[in-house]
Amino acid sequence: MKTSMEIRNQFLDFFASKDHKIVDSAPIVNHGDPTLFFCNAGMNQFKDIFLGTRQTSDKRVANTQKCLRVSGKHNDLDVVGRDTYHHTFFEMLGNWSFGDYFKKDAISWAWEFLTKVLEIPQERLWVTVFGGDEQDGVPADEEASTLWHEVAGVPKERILPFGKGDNFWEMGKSGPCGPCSEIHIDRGETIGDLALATDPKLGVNGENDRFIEIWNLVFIEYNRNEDGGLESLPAKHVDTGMGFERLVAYLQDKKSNYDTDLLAPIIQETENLCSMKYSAQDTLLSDVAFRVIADHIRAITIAFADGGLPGNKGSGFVLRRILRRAALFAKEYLNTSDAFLHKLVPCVGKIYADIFPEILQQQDHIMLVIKSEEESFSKVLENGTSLFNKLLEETKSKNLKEISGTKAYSLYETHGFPVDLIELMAEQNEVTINHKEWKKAEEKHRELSKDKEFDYNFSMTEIEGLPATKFNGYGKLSGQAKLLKLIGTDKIILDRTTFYAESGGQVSDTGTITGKNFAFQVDDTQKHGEIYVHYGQLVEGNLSQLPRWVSTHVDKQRRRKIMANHTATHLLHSALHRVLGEHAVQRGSEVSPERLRFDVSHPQKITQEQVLSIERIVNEAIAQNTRVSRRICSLDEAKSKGAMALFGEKYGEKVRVVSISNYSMELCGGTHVHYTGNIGCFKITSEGAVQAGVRRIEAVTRGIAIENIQEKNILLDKVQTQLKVGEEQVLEKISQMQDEIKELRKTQKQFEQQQVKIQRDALLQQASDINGVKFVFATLPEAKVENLRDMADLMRKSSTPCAGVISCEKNGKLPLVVFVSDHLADHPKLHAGELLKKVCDLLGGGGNAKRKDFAQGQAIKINQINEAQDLARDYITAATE
RNA sequence: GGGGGCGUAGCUCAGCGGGAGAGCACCUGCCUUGCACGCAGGGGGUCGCAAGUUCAAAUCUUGUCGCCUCCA
Repeated sequence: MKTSMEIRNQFLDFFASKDHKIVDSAPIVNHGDPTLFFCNAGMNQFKDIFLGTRQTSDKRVANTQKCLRVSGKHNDLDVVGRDTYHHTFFEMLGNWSFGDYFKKDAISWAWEFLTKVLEIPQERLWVTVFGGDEQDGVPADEEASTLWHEVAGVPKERILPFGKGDNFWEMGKSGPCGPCSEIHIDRGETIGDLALATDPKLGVNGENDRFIEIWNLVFIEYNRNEDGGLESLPAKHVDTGMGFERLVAYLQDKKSNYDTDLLAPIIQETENLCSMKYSAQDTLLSDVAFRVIADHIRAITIAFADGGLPGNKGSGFVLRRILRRAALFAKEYLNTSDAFLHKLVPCVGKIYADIFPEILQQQDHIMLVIKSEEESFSKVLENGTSLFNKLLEETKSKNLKEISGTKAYSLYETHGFPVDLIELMAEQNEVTINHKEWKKAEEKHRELSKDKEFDYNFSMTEIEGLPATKFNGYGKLSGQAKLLKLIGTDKIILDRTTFYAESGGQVSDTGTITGKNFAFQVDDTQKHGEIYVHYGQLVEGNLSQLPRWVSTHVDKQRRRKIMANHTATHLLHSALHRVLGEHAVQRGSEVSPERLRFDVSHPQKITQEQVLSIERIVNEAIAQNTRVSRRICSLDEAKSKGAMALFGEKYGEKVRVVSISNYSMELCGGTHVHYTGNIGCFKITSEGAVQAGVRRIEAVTRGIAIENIQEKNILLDKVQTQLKVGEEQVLEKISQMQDEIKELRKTQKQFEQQQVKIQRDALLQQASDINGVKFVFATLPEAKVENLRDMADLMRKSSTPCAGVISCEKNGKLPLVVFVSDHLADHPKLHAGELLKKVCDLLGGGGNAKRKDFAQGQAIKINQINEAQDLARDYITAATE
């Protein structure tokens, strides 16, 4: 039996023999593209070429592409694992022609590969072609039909026409498109519905297990205009995609993709870990769980290897959901201990050791990330369970059989408690959930969290056909350029530019573009394909009389700061490597004029000593004033010399290598200083965690670093002056003072409590007697509100029946406490709260009137204190008569 | 990008306008020789931060920072 590795190599070797360049898979996580979280098709990395915004010298290319799909026409996370062929992660084998060969070669090679190289019997294969669409005015793809028959030798009855839905490919509403031809495999009578055998035409493109599409050949020959019309493209392209998992399943004679050597080892490892057996049944829930886990662990392992991280937004959220779905299936249906998914990572790494070595290289990091995510999920479950139980109790105490859908939904929405689990637990406790309410709450949430229309205000068609912009800003900061297009008054495109467009973590340049009677303020520069778009505002100029030539002026001060920070980032990267170890690689970075930010994979907090040695190493490199050199070479050459490349980054064939003597060598397209001395000074300002296993360092350079140090010094100086001690005694002095304060507070409190006791006795002695009740009315000028309460408590517990008002003075106000002693607790008319209310009505302010024995408030009109005393006396007199 | 929730003792959390608390952990003493021992006593808090409302804010409002979570 052929291994998957052999099959993959056969594909790549075959197309290499047809003069194709074999390229690497693009990273599966799409960094910096908000519209597409993951690579979801083989053509993603070539999109710019099809759109005409990027030129390439490689006209024929082939590869295997890592893809991830969690939603879409045929993909739904919920169905993965329920059958034998849906996946989140899959590999797509593809061969491309960019304006080179077209239908004839594509068809004949596809056929040759399947029937000659892989030796698939012809009678197993069916072919589909585009049958035309009258409404659209697109003719049937007769050319393809003829070629399949004449060049490949496929019998005519095996070439089936289909409509637009199945056999016409479009990227979006407008842009390049064209008919496609698919090759389907008949896996044989034993699979699927017997009825299909009588008429295979029903099977092809029908929903069934027996006939599966394995290869889609797209012939891009039209361009769809904004108005929906089609026009023929001058350069026609071929874009093919073959689902690797399906192909392997067929060739290894497996009914299910999960039985191939791509996934079976993961299932076996899972069996070992949970001591249960996989029996390859469709509906058995434990078998579903095995498949879910095998699929999902593969997806997240590969995504994390490419720099993805679980999180609560964007692609991170999707990855988290995949991970949690696997964790939940494991928990519910398999006999697993907590946090076990991460133990499968080495198994995935081994399967892909040859083709995607980045997994094994980062195994520890990936395991750590998954493990800590598993742990936090189990916390969510624990929390959710107790909240659910509360809700259940609440429901049952009201004698209800139905849980509020709104509340159940909030359990999911606010606390992330899985929907399936809520249903399950409800069932176990013999209650139902009000689904109507749930749906309503769900709808409301969706409505509330709706995105405000994101205003791109920009259409790709506006830059279509424009030549690639030449960037000449490495050496100089201003230069001449031809003005190609002004879009509106806020976007401008030139034939060359000194403005750096945001990429590789470095922010874009700002500045001005000027010409004859023309001035444009540049606030941002972005690359679309290979075209640089300068965003900003037209300051001066006549739209009908634009200059042909303009000059670009990058904000020099700003750019110099950026350059210093970027070079410092490289030095930091290498210092981290040396101080923390080999595993400490870049997970992200941001270089702006003000500071630099650097995320690095490292499992623990970076200690202060480590921070200091990192700073020392970088500053030494700065002091050496080493030359920073850059040169262009091939990717292979750069790699062989040991240049640091980033995981999850796609590089072209020609790369730019930035090296700093023996300190650092990195692939980088950013702008750098010429000598490290230009960085001046390097200072780390903060260190913290972004995610499990990833630390974030922020640092500053040049003047800002000096200022940072100076400010700290000034602060220490001030502290010293304030404390009146030498620098080295500051800490000791502070802790000494803290002890002293603590001690003083303690004795103060003791003293106060003593005073309260003494004063109580005095007050009770002085108190007048009203109908056998000692009436106390006193102001204790030095007391705190707290002491008043203590006093009231003491009074209440004293042996003689007493009642009254005690106050003190605070900020010109009069805090009051009213008490009625415990002896009088049953007295029907004596109510502390009522008395307080009366006093406060008189003196302004307010207070609580709830308690009978104790009330607390505050009054404003201090000078009417005597009237208050009379009022209180009258109240008690009246109450005790 | 938007919605919801949570920040209180070393840890887990209760309180949700008027006395800052419980359990676990810690310290001291006693009782016992133990399997989460028991009893008594004790230490430990800027109630995330800031502003506002109020006579009075841990508690209400707003802002802010951090964490969790859902939607896109």
